Amino acid sequence: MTHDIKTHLADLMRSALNGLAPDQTEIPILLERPKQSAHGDFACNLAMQLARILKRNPRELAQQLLENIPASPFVDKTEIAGAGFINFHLHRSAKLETVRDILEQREAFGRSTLGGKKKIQIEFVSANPTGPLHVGHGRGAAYGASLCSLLAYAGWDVTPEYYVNDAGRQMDILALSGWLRYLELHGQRVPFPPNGYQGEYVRHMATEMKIAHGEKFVRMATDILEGTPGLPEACRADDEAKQQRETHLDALIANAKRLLGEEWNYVHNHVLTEQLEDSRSDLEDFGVHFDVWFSEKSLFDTGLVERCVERLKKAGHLYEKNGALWFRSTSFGDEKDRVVQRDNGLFTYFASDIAYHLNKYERGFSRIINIWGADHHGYIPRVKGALQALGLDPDVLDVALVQFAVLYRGGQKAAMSTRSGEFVTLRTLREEVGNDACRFFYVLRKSDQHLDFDLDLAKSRTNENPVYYIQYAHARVCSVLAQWDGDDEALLKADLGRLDNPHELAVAVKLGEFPEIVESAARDLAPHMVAFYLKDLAAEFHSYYNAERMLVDDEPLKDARVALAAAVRQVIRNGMSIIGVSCPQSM
RNA sequence: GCGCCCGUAGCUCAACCGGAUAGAGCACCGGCCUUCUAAGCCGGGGGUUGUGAGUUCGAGUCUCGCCGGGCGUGCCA
Repeated sequence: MTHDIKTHLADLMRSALNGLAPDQTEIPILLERPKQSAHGDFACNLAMQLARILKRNPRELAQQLLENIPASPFVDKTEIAGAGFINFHLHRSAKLETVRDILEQREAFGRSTLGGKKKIQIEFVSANPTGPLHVGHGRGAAYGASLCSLLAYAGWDVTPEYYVNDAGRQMDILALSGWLRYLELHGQRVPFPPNGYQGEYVRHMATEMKIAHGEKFVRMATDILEGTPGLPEACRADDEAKQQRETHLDALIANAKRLLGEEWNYVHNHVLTEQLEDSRSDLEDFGVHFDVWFSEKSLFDTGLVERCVERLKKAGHLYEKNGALWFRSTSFGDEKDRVVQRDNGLFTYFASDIAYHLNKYERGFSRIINIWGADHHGYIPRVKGALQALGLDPDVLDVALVQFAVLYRGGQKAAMSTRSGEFVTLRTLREEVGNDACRFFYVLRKSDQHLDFDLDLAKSRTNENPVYYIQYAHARVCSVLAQWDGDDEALLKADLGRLDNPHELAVAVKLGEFPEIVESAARDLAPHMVAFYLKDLAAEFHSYYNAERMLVDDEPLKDARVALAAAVRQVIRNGMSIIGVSCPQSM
């Protein structure tokens, strides 16, 4: 109702416009909620927009418009204010009608058809499966998952997807690292490469491998080191030393592949599945679910990468230089051209990424959203360029960048990584502050803003914690309803006309804003707007709760107040479900 | 050097296509539990929106310069 009131008011304005402007279809009619309640429930700046076009006095135009506005049962009063705003004051019943809508529509209140059931794919997290997820991935996960619920709420058909980087050198390095630790468990000691994966989790994988496969993969340390160039002094950090370490690592991998033969694939597979399972269960526990886990390797296996490069070549967008194959991305606004196939014949990550995006387009999504770490921002022009080169519409793809999250403890930056190479894991964070606070805090900022994650605040179970503030409002309603003697039927029958104090109207108005919030949040890909809205709603309710008693002796008034409280509870639930935070009945 | 993002109260952040007197929380000060959960409420102080110009009825929001911060700038993935 209150949501439709906006279009209703727009219609009123449009008919008022009749005859005043040459081509009225060109003029958008905007209605906004004024910041100050004295300015009414909705304000329209049409007169000022018109003044610009017609070169006339805005207040005069406003006067003319005002006289043309047809009467409406929902509008109490219209007036001209400021530079030429037309302010609408709604009738009390129009505001209160929202409460009944909420109680009738329940979970569906706030849902919209904005997305038109169109297929949208949201790809997020997509961390390399080379170690546990850390707190940076956590933000992408929370943001992505909230965005998925939000867009589903706003009427899209959402497919959440995780891109698995299971091809390439980093997987070989992980397999080698796991294998070397496994060998250590069997007394075959090879100096562990400094550029291998150092984390403790690698030892765990090695132990698992030992349990599952016994001594099957054991080889002699001397054979593994054969022909390797050896390592430079540990302290040396120059380019030459770095190069030497890489060469050493590659030699170890080559030896491992040669010595293990087919069994290398088992090792490789073992570490991959173990890491993926670790991430998957971590995310599921966090309430983050993916419909599709898309393998990068499959793009090579099916030959799509090759076909993709072939297609670009035929279209004349590739050229050879220094033995490598380059994509002329500068033609599409990129800073420099990019290599798709190296001089050693291997395709770059960029090549498989083009293929991946081609595949996304071929799956028929009308919209594609990539959620990337902000450090990947320079990557956007080349991907969009490649899509254009393939004859695809680059605007189908949106890239949302997520900035880093920095943990604070006791007012100090908490160390993000330790010397052993282990970042603070998402799992550790979840265990420390709990899933609810975690999900909420991660989306409490615009995604492209740096996030200071205050661990002490997130953990505080006493006051000042916004998660509990909202959950508390919900629990209070639950408590009132538990002590009330009516049922759902009675809620719907309540005489809402009995609600007439300012607190009650303020709560009702706030409830009516929810559908608008969902729509703007969906449009801006900004779930944080929902979080802020819920804080506002909770504040409005707490204020009301302290000012008025709900379970009063006056039966009809009691029922009306309880109905209002029940509507608050419903909207809190709907909003929290978007953020992925639970709503306990009691606290 | 070049490119992208950011700069709002002591701190962390909001501000819906450019709208009216820029808002919350924390911190600080003062009140409210015999009544539905005080994890709450009410009141108070706190600002030249980094800075200088420009665009216009109107700028935290758009344009340009400067200052400060973050990230990027691989034949890595």
